[in-house]
Amino acid sequence: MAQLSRVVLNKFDDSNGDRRAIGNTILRGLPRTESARVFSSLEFVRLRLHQVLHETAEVIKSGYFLNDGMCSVLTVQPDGESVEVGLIGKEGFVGLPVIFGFKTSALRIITQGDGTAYRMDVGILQSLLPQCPALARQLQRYSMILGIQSTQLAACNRLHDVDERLARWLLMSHERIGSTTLPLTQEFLAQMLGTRRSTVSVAASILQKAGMISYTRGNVTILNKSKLEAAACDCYQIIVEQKTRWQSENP
Amino acid sequence: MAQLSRVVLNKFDDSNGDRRAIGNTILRGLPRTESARVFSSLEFVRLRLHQVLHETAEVIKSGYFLNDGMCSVLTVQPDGESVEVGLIGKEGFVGLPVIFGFKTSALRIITQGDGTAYRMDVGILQSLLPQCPALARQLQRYSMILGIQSTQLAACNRLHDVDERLARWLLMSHERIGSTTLPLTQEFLAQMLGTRRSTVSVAASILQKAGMISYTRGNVTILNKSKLEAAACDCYQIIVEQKTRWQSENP
DNA sequence: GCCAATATGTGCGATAAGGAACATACAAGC
DNA sequence: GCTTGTATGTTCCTTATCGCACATATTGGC
Repeated sequence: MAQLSRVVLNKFDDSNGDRRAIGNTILRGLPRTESARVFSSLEFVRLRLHQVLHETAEVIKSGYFLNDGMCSVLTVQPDGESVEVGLIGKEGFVGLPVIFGFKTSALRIITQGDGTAYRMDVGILQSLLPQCPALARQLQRYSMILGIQSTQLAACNRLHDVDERLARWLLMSHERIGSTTLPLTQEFLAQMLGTRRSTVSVAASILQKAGMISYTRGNVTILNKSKLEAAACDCYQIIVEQKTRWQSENP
Repeated sequence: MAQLSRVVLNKFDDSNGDRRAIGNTILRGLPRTESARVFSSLEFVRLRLHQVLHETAEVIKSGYFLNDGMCSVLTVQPDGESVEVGLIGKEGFVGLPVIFGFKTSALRIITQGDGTAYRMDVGILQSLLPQCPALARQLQRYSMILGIQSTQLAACNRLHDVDERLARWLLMSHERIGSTTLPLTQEFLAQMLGTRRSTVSVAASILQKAGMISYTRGNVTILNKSKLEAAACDCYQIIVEQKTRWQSENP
């Protein structure tokens, strides 16, 4: 661990004091009084596509401040069926239960595409939080924002048709990945949307024939974003607006 | 407010030191060092059926520690459609966004049946929290537990049939209300389950013909709880288990 | 080039639920 | 009693999705 810390220190405390490498919003917002202490406990890691960061009912070993790329938050049923209930990007943190003293994850957190993150050991995080009120505060606030997002997704998953939800999902994903090409199989999308693969195929065909996307083996490309936005349910816009509204409600 | 506080003081600090009147789990769990300070800022209130405690996008004026009775947490869509994403009983608190410095509620909180609660002004709550770490901690932990519950309900609302969800809903409601007779119209249940009234009617008929419940004008009575449990989806059991599991994960 | 594994397109019958309409039943007020 | 409003039961048609099957297309390894 001492070795890791030294590597990290080199990364952050280089002669230029350059911190542009840090993409995570929470880390970037830390006051100087806390940042040194926090950064020295972070480890830079690369994330691969579909890596499981936390698994349902398993003990959480590390928290992740995402730099780029994104993760999906999934509820997994006993029969293996799953539904996505949240998206975490560079504005967020993976490992929220730990902040409140819980040890296990109730949800599965899985990476979408490659990315990078700063990882922190749970023990260190817990010892750090009492000394870093700004960090604690930001993480707590993010927890609430993610909770709100999940309730909106819950309503969407209940009330809207698959093709609308698919369009919304692609847009939300695009927004965080940056790229217009997304590495996605239909089987995978079915798990996100809580539906069957064949249903995804039908929905994707609709969007494809309308010229909004193209679908090749394992890759979706967004061809016409504005048409896709028109095809998505209002939830996409609502979630975007909620995000900004809540972040502005800063005491 | 001084008047209110005095009333409350009479209620709590009577000659016997009797606190059996307090049903709320969070309040009951407070250490002596905090309880006096907290209790002097509380106001005992009676809640009526279908009272809206917090409304979507509106400023939160008061928090509520529920004593008995229960509340539903609803996501409301622009078109007025709604879905229940959480249940709050005497183990909980209404007004969680305030804990994290947010001013408005993203969700609608509505009472189910009559009940009682201890109400606290938001300004007082916010000034109290820094001085009452145990209270703050409990509220934060409850926020996470409610978030987990909402993700489970999200999955349930997506994956399971209406009659299963109706059975689950009745059981969860029964568990918190205590009574086997629940004051519910089908129109209301439709809003909870995110479906149509006629669909609720059909689902209720199924449960009725199976002898699990009886339905009269605005009142459901649970006749056979174990049969109803068999008819409900696993989510009922999962949510019950999660509740105990998470509460036991206390550092 | 060939083969196996995987991803996607498509079709079809079954079913849950939507959406609307109407009849009935009950409660409250006059 | 009557009337009005509201709650519920029920029917019928439509539609989205399920659940399954199978054909086709693409990729990677040999």
